[in-house]
Amino acid sequence: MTRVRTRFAPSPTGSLHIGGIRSALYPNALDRRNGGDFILRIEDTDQNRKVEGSEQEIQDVMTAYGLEWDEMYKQSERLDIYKEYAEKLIESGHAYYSFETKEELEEARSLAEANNQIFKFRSPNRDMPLDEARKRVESGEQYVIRLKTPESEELDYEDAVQGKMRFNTADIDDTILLKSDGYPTYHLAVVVDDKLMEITHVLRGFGWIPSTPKHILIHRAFGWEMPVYGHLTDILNPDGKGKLSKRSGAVAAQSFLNEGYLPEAVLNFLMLLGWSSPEERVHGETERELFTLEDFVEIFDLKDLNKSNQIFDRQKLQWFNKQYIHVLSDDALENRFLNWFKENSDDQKLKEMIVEKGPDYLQEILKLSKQRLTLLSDVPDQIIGFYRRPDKLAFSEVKQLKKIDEKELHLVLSDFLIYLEDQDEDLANWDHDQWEHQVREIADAYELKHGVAFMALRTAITRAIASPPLFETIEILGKKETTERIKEYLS
RNA sequence: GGCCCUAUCGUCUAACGGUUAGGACAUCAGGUUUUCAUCCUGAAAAUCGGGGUUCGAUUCCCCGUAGGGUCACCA
Repeated sequence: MTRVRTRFAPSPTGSLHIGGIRSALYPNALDRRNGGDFILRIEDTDQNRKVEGSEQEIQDVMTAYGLEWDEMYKQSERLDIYKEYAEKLIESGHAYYSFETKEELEEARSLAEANNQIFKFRSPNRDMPLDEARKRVESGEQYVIRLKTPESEELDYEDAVQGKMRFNTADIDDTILLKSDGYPTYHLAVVVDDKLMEITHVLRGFGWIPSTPKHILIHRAFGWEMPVYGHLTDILNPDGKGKLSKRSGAVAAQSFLNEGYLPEAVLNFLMLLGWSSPEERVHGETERELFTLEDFVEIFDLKDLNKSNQIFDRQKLQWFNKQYIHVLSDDALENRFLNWFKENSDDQKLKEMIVEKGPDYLQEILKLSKQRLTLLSDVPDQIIGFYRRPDKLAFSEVKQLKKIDEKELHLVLSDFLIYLEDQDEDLANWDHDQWEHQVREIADAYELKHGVAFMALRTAITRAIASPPLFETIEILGKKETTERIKEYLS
């Protein structure tokens, strides 16, 4: 059996789109499942659209998401190859030199449009004797090489995702294979490369379906066997209008990382967009939705891919992220946050304070905050109160305390202070049950609801409406800081 | 407009032609909890429309409709 070889072939025309990660994920999983190879091919045959640094970013982002490749190629370094293969097609009569200018083409196109006709280009040079064409080429005339497309012929193939596909060559131009700048078009380059790189499965975007008949024709012209083609669905904007685009928020694969998403969460979300696990097929059972890349590689199969487009739902993505943050170990969470923070925050002060207080202190706080996190970027807000004393929060701003006489709240605070001052400096003998009991007693003494007493303490100590559990917070803050915070309310 | 593809809760999806059409996210309502969050329980929510085929269509076929893709010397 031939070795499975798949590829991901992005163009370095800007940041890698989040959809690109999904387009890379499927072939990557397919090859890993079958012990094959995954090829990264940079399709940079368009000199005009090339964006500096994009090629590197693609590699960095893929690495960050854990999608690794076995081989890498750049089409711009293979120009001679494409030219050679284009010439072969000239030799064999499957292609021809064509001399019309872009302007002439443009004119013909708009004329056809004006007459409400379909524009399907067949060059007048199509049947020019080869000698004559060669002479013009040698004389330095600008030319392109075009494929001789059959006048009208049914073409079909079995798409690994979409199923049976049928086309008619009458709808297809005489496709340009080699541009006048000597660069190949996508169509030539992709077929030649897939052949030379021995790609067995071509998984690519939905948008390529209409040009697949061209690729069939080119394969046939060379006398080559076709690889398996599978066209992946598109990811749509939340309103279902159009492919996912900037208008619904950042869509660069990198920006999700910057926003504090975990790569494995994004991957998990992405893999389920258009793919469902066979485990789901058991009617009535709770479906599994959490898959690591490794799990996915184990069970991925082309036949489980969906045929209709998906809408990008950030809420579900967030849910995945939350799941993955929750199961991170304390060490892992700390590392993830620190790495994220280093790259994505300019809060110099907090950075310094974190260093000053040391890793153990941070980890204690993170342990308390973990279940309140959705994104890594939620961390600073969660932890800041442990590093810097927040401004006082008025009791009147707290819903539960609004109707309570402030004097009574002060009594609660001062009573609590008495207990607190009884404690050792390091709060080593802290006993939550005991303290909880005491707070309740204080509340009873003033005929307050227990919740009110807790809330008064929370407000004075954390100065936040929502916070981690009170006693754990006090433990981390320490006796001194806690005492001072309470006293600020009593003065 | 030509060509191609698609169509199950708001969203992602499951269902050998026979199920009370299942699950997840989101929503809503309860419960646990010192706040928030977590967690638990429950509710509401779908087969685009019309024709066939069949004893029986979410499922197969046709026609509409809607959505998407594509029609470059861009990929």
